[in-house]
Amino acid sequence: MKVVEELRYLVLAIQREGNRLLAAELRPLGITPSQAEVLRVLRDHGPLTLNSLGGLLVCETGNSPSRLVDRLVAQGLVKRGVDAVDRRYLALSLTTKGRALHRRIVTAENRLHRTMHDLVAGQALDETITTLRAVADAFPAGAALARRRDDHHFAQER
Amino acid sequence: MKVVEELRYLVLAIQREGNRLLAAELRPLGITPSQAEVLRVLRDHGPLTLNSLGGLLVCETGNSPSRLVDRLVAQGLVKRGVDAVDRRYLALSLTTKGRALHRRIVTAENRLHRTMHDLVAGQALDETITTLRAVADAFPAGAALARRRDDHHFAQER
DNA sequence: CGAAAACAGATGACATGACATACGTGTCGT
DNA sequence: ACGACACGTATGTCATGTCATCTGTTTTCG
Repeated sequence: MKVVEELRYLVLAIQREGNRLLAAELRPLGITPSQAEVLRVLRDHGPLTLNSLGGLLVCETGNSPSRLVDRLVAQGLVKRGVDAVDRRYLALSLTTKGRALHRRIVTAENRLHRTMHDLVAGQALDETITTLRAVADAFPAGAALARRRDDHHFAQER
Repeated sequence: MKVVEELRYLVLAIQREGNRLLAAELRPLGITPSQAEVLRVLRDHGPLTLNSLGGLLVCETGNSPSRLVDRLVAQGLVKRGVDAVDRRYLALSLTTKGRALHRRIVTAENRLHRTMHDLVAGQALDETITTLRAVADAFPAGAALARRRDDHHFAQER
């Protein structure tokens, strides 16, 4: 098997299983991993339009995450305002309930991160990150990640 | 950002974008990346039951890939036979049309692999693979990959 | 001004994935 | 033999993801 092909399948396998683990952690909170990412981004990056939210999400690369946001609004976790000046733009922000849930999300994610930490113990983690960054940075989703990495609020976060 | 958290998002971003690229390569062939994986596995591992097919797939970890196979049968790419002895078991295999399409799939995947190869040029690829294997091997989907890696037919493949 | 173009968001359609449950078939214990 | 159980597969449901297309709003420009 060619090396890059194994890389492709390894990434697929890890993403799939990681998502399953995270989904299990988040299930008691009533949200999915994608929804958790939206709450994360909205908390860290103030009010956002739908497009700029999409530009900061790793999930949902292509389109505007209309329906993803729909469910969060339906659950009362996100407030969907309309820009007064230009009515095309939304102003998305967390509700009080959304901010409260965010704290529980961080706890759930930390449990996953501890598991991952154990699995990569003793591995060349820095080299791995560097390699994956080189690949990811070539794509929009990787650029979204880079934006979040560089951002003041995000860097501040523990 | 914690290192394992960045690892998680990098894996997500690369999986997402890689899948989009592969989907674009496969679109002219009328199949999806998941369907291509089924054809791959069926070609390399003779006739399979639905369960053992599922055990070799990295996509579709949880359940039996009934519906995934359904569409391939509907397209005339896969033959769904029933075991004569125990009628619970399926005997899934490629049709002639399926084998012909497989060759075009390999070509399409190779285009993606060349792109990936360029992106990881100069990176510590071996260490990256080792790290990711350590993570993947802890899960069923990673075990599926290990099974395919060890398998005679798969190892034979160029 | 007023029509065309540009832009943000919403929606329709399709294929996954994941979980739970239902169905059909074979096996086992008594 | 036959009823309970186990097992393989199929199906219902929900939430993504992706692409294409539609709608409403604002800007641009003749």
